[in-house]
Amino acid sequence: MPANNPKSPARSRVLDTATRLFYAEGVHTVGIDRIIAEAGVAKATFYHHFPAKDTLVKAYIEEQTRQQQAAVDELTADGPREKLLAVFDRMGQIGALADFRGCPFINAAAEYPDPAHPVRQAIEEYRSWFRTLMRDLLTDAGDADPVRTADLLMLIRDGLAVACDLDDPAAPRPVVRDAVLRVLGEAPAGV
Amino acid sequence: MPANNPKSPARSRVLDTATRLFYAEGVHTVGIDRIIAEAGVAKATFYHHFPAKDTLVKAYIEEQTRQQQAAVDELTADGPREKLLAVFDRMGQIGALADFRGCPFINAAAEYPDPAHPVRQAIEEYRSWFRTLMRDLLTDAGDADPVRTADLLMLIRDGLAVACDLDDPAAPRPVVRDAVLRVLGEAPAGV
DNA sequence: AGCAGCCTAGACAGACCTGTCTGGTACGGT
DNA sequence: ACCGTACCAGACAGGTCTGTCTAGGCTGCT
Repeated sequence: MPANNPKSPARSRVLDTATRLFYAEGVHTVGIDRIIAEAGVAKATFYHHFPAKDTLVKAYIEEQTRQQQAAVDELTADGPREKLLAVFDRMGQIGALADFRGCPFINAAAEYPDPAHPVRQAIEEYRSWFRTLMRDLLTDAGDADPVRTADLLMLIRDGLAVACDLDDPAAPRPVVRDAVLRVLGEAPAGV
Repeated sequence: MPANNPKSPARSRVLDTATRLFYAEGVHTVGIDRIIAEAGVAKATFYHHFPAKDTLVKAYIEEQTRQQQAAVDELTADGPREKLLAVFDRMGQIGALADFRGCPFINAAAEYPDPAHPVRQAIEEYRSWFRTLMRDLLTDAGDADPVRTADLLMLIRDGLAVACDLDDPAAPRPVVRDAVLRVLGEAPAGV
């Protein structure tokens, strides 16, 4: 009956290493042996904290969710409209970084076809959080149909992540800003 | 020096089976043994037509590209504007089917992080074709800035594919239709 | 001192992976 | 009749994967 302390140093090193490798190279291509080698952790220790690889993958998704939630919390903005713009602007910045490899949730979902899998459910939880965030901000901003508009912002979010990964990472930023402004009911110049 | 006839029955069976399995379950999780078993082909025959698995994966991507190009060609429309709407409407239909598993190109890219990999280049070719298709149709439709608007339609395309896979598959359809109409300069009622 | 909990190091089993190789069948052109 | 090509069946090698197991070290609490 181990306490299984989630703040254990070895566990943290494993999760940090897994987060880095899974995001950069994919889930199925990165093996346990490599993770424990780069984390400097014994195999028995790994299996003490994570009973199976899928458990670690789920923890990776949840870790990414926490990080994104923290990143949104740290954004300062003068009201819901500015907060929405700030979120998408930040996404565009991150998407243009050299080590950007797309959305970790979309990428992981591509490797887990079964929607009932725990990993997929963790991904669903992230998406649900983000969608709710959009809805709440839109409601606060006085949007006429927050549910529908949030769906539209989800489209833009996912499209932005994919485009920064697969196409020119710098191209979508201005387009996205105009699109979000327009969605918020403020027609930008031109286009 | 084999002729390597691309219309060989055995080769076709392998490619069809691979297309089905890769799309439904992912590339790395489906092994050669399973493909040749379900295709009813000997291992030597497989390696005669495809020197390595990556060759088959590339052929799978190219096959998907051909199929999508054929599907677009088969759409009848009274002009470029209607053709654009028809393309997105068709995507919404396909996305709502039970066996929809997201965009095969986005999913495959998630399993091939290296942008220089031949598979990624085949994906890039598809995206380049689709983007050019959008630009040409927009130009014909008299769009003021076809390059920029095509970027916007790419966002919607990718967002639609992801949303139909990860969220409620029926939800994005009306939103997408309104969005495309608005992008084409025709404000739909409401929203 | 003694014990529990967390840790390291690494062998090991069993499955699965890609890719090669042997051996044999069938067809089609010359 | 002969030969090249395409095909089937399946053994095999060598590697990698997940997950288990043995054996022992270190720390902190009691």
